[in-house]
Amino acid sequence: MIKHEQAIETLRLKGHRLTPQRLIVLSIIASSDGHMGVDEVFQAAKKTYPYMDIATVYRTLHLFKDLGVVTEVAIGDRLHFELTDLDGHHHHMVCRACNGAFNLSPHYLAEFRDTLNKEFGFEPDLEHFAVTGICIDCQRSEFESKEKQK
Amino acid sequence: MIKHEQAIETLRLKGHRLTPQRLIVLSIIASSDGHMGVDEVFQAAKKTYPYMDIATVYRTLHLFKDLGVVTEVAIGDRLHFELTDLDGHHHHMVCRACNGAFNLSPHYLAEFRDTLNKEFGFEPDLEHFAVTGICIDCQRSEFESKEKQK
DNA sequence: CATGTTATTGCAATCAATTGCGATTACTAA
DNA sequence: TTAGTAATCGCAATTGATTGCAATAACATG
Repeated sequence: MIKHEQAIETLRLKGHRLTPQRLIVLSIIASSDGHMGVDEVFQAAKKTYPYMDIATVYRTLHLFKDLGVVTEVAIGDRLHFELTDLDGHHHHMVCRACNGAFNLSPHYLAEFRDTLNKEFGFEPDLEHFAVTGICIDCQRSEFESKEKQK
Repeated sequence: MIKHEQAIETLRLKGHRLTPQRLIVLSIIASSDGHMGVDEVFQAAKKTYPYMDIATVYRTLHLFKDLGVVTEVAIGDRLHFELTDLDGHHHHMVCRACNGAFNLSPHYLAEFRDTLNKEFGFEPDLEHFAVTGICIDCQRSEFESKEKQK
C-alpha cells in the first residue's frame, strides 16, 4: 500500500485538495488489482459515500491520470482505469471478441517509436498504448464455429 | 470518380438499397480529398437534402465502413471518415497539439504485427491504425514558447 | 405498372462522457 | 481557532454517438 501513500503525497505536493471523494476513488482503484470500468468505480464509491456523483468520479480519474497516478485503458469502447504500475509498466492487447486484456511489455513498441522519431520527427504517445484485435482463444473458437456451419 | 461508381456497385451487390441519403453521403465523402468530421458531413448533406438526420449519417458511415468503402479515423476525440484509398492504403499519425493528420505507410507496422502474432498468437486490428503524438512543427513551437518564458 | 416485402429512415429516447454554475468545503493565513 | 478564498462538488444540462420503433420507401416480383 505504499502506492496509495505516494499518490496522496503527489496530490498534496501539486496543490490539490484531499477530499473524501478523491481518497475513496483512490482506495477503490488501489484495492483492485486489474483495471476497473468507470461505472464499477462509481458503484463501489457510492457504497461508502452515497452522495458520490458520476461527474466527480470522471473528474477524479482524469486528475489522477494527469498526475500519472492511474492509467487509462480503452477496453471495448469504454474507459477503464488502473493504478499506474511504475515497476512493471506495460501496454495492453484487448480482444474485441471476449474483451479480455493482455499485458504487453513496452519493448515491443520501442522500435516503432524510434522509427517514427527518426523518419518523421513525430513523437508518438505510446505511454498507455492499447491495440485491439483477436486473441488466440477467440481465433480458435471463431474457427470452430465456422467449421460447425458446414 | 471511378471510386464513386465502385462504391455504388458494392452497395448493390451486397443487397443494400441505394437511397438518396446514402448517395448524398457518398458523394460528399468522395468530393472531399481529406477526412471529414461527422458533423461536417451532416451539415453538407442537409444542404442538398434538408430532412437528413444525424443518425442516418452515422448509420450510413458505419455501413460504408463495414463495406470498406470509407475508413474511420479518430482525430482528437472525434470520428472522421475518408474514402478508402485502395492503392495508397495508409495509417495516420495525428498531432494532439494542432490536430493535423499525417499519413503513415503500412510497412512501418508490418513488423509489429508479425511479432504479436508469433509471440502471443494475437491478431491486432491495424487496418485503420492511428497513433497520436506531437508533430515536428508543434514540438518546435512548444520548445520556443518554453524558451520565451525564461 | 401495381403490389408486397423488408430494409431504411426520421424521430425521440438513451448512453457514456463532459461541462457550466451556484453551493460547499478543504486549506491558508491571520 | 476563526474567518477568507479558491478549489471542488453536486446537480442539471449538454455533447457526440447509438438505438428502439413506427412510418416510409426501395426494390423484386408478378
